[in-house]
Amino acid sequence: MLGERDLDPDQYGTMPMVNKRSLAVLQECEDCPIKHRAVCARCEDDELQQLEEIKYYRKFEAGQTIIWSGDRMDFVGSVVSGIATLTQTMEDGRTQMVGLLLPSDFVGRPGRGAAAYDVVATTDLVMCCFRKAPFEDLMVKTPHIAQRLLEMTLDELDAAREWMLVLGRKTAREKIASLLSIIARRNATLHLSTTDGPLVFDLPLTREAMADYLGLTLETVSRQISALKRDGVIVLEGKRHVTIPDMSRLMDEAGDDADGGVFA
Amino acid sequence: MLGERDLDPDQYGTMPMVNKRSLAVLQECEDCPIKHRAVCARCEDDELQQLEEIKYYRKFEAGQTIIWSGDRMDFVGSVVSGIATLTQTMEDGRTQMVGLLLPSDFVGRPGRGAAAYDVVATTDLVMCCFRKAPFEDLMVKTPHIAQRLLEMTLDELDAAREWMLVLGRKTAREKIASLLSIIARRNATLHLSTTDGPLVFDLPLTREAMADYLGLTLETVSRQISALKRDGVIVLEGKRHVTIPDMSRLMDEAGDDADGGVFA
DNA sequence: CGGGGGGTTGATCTCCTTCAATCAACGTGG
DNA sequence: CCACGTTGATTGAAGGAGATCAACCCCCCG
Repeated sequence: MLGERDLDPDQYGTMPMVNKRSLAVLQECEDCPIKHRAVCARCEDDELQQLEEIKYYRKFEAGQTIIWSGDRMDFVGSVVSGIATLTQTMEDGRTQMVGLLLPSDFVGRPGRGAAAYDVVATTDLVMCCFRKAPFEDLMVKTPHIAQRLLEMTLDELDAAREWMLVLGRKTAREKIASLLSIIARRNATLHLSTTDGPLVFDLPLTREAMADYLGLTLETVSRQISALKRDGVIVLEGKRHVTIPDMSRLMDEAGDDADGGVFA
Repeated sequence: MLGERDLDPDQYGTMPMVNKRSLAVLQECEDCPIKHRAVCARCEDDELQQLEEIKYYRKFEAGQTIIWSGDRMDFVGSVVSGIATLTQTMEDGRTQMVGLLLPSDFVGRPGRGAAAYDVVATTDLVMCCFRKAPFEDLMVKTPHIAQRLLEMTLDELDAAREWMLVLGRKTAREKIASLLSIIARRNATLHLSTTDGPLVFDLPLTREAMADYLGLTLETVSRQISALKRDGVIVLEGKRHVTIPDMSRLMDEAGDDADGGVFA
């Protein structure tokens, strides 16, 4: 699937401080790398303790499907490290990505029995899962969880609407530039770096996944990436390693205001 | 703007039981036509009373902009009757609709100071507004409000993601069919009718608004509507009055499973 | 009567898709 | 160790769906 050797293994989320064999060490919420951003971010110590009781970790390998659309879901959870995609597929095989799940993002919908989308790990991934029924109970009793989840859902809704503009109105070149700038910015926040020097990152998606995200074909994605490279908007080393010499230039190409956030 | 005489005035939401001059009569939550679906749907009597204290009604005329993107928002609220659109605009004027607000839908985002989108009334519209600061206070104290808002936001997120598939992967004909089937279904639920007889409704949007929703030009919208009419998928009387003789046929054209909901 | 908003239809153009060949990197089994 | 298949990616040529530009219609209204 995803050639790991191309990628910085710790680029997309602080790596759990354990090797692959000792998930057990990950049991303590205190040490959790996403504790300040996940659903549990607002919880008090006693609330965290209740969560600890219904939680467990699961690992997935790059390429593995975490959930199939239509499956019964008996858990919800947070991405701890790694990246996953949310996709919808039509009967004839056309697919559209509808979400990109990064560390701290929430998976599953309380109150719904079956999954509405396919969830696929695009890198090796660790999830912190909560059994669904007890989690729902806890949500009623613990406003902090529901509050945080509301906040996160509103953010996702904004992201989805932003994406609707990309899908509906932008050209192929603008779409690619938009995707690159989103990934670049998210990566910058994740690593607490500034956005005015040159940004460097590895693409977490194949050309095909990018196409599914952008409503394009993979050929068009490839062509537009080549074009942006030719025009010096991006620098490519290999297929995945990207340098953005001038972020505001990229934002220009994306058709966004170059002054930073769209929801400024 | 919207020629009112073309439209059944009570089609999009139970009309408040008052004429245009006596909004005052709308003061009681008990009589509210959307009380079972709006943010306040879960509230107990005493909670409703607290809401009553910070609420007020506002009327907007067809075509009027309710909120400009970027404006400070000092209220949130629910659409009581009428229809509004949520749109995003790029610097060069390209616009994309990102939401269609029907009666009981929520407007505004608690926790955010400025509006992220333009909100425009496409028909005459009544909103039940809450002053933002007190509403946010109430949300913390009253889990019932936050719970309901979470539920509604999750639904909107699903709708947005469904729309991403439409925008990213469907053909113009499928897009039109998708829009028609959504409007038809929402109308059916609103009027508690069944979905197996022929469905009849008036389009609440101009061709241009439909184009903005679907990521098309208005010419393409017009052509595809003509095509669906020619092919007998829909029957048109005038420009706005639509009859769907066979809903499953329309669903077929939309590329959706004809067995009803996508999130079945 | 003229004018404007909403809508339809036609002709042309273009951006993206489709189909296809090719390549590089990698893994595998003989 | 090399031939082979596979996967991800690039590039080219041809075609088509939808955009663009433009003319025109209908209806209402001042």
